[in-house]
Amino acid sequence: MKEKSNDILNRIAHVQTTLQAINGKWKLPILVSMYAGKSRFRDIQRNIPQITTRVLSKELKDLEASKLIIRIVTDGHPVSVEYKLTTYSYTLTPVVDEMIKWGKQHSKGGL
Amino acid sequence: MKEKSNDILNRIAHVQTTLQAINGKWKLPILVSMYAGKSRFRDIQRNIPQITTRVLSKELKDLEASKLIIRIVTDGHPVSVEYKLTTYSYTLTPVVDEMIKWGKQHSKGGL
DNA sequence: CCGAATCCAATATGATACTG
DNA sequence: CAGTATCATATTGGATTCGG
Repeated sequence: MKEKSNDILNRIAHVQTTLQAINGKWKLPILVSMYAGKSRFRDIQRNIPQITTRVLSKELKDLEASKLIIRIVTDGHPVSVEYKLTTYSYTLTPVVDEMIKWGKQHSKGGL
Repeated sequence: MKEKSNDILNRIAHVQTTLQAINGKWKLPILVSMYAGKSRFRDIQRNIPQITTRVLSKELKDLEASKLIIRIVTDGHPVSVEYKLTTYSYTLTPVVDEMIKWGKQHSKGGL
């Protein structure tokens, strides 16, 4: 019946909402790095060596704009910058966990 | 300890594996449409009006290459083409379901 | 160390038209 | 209906350099 068809459209709209929040190749890897406690620019880059400073910089700004992280600057001599996860960002962990699980089972090595 | 650090790197690698399989804005919406039984080119396009034929065509080829769908041509007068989900594609449903759930809760309307 | 700035290449996406 | 062809734009990625 008609409900069915609307259901499909809603489900599609919902994935698209999620996709917009985590779009691109880097946001989730960055979040995973941060979930694990690594929240300095340099730390993240060490965890994701393929990313360049230019892209990392941009992605961090995007994540800040999406309210998923907050940028905290602490004055001092080399001026320390730290990125903190928001509570909002933790609502994504079920999604991220499922993706890690899937990736683990379907990478070349299996598990 | 050292295990911790390796754990992070593994988790990052696993999300990246998953991201590669579903990269772009369209693969998941297409799969969602197909999970619901809509498997003709035209049906998918009706469910996702924003996608153009050019992009849909390319994405379907990608999905075929990733073994997530199969293209089936049945001869006849207007020659019917149908895309079928592979059993492999169903391993993604936990990921997709979490994404639908998240999108539902965080779209403008809430739920 | 933490980025910003610049320049340029590669991909992704989009609009439109057209064919078997 | 199921695409392909062409062209244009947008987004992303990479390399390198520079400054606080």
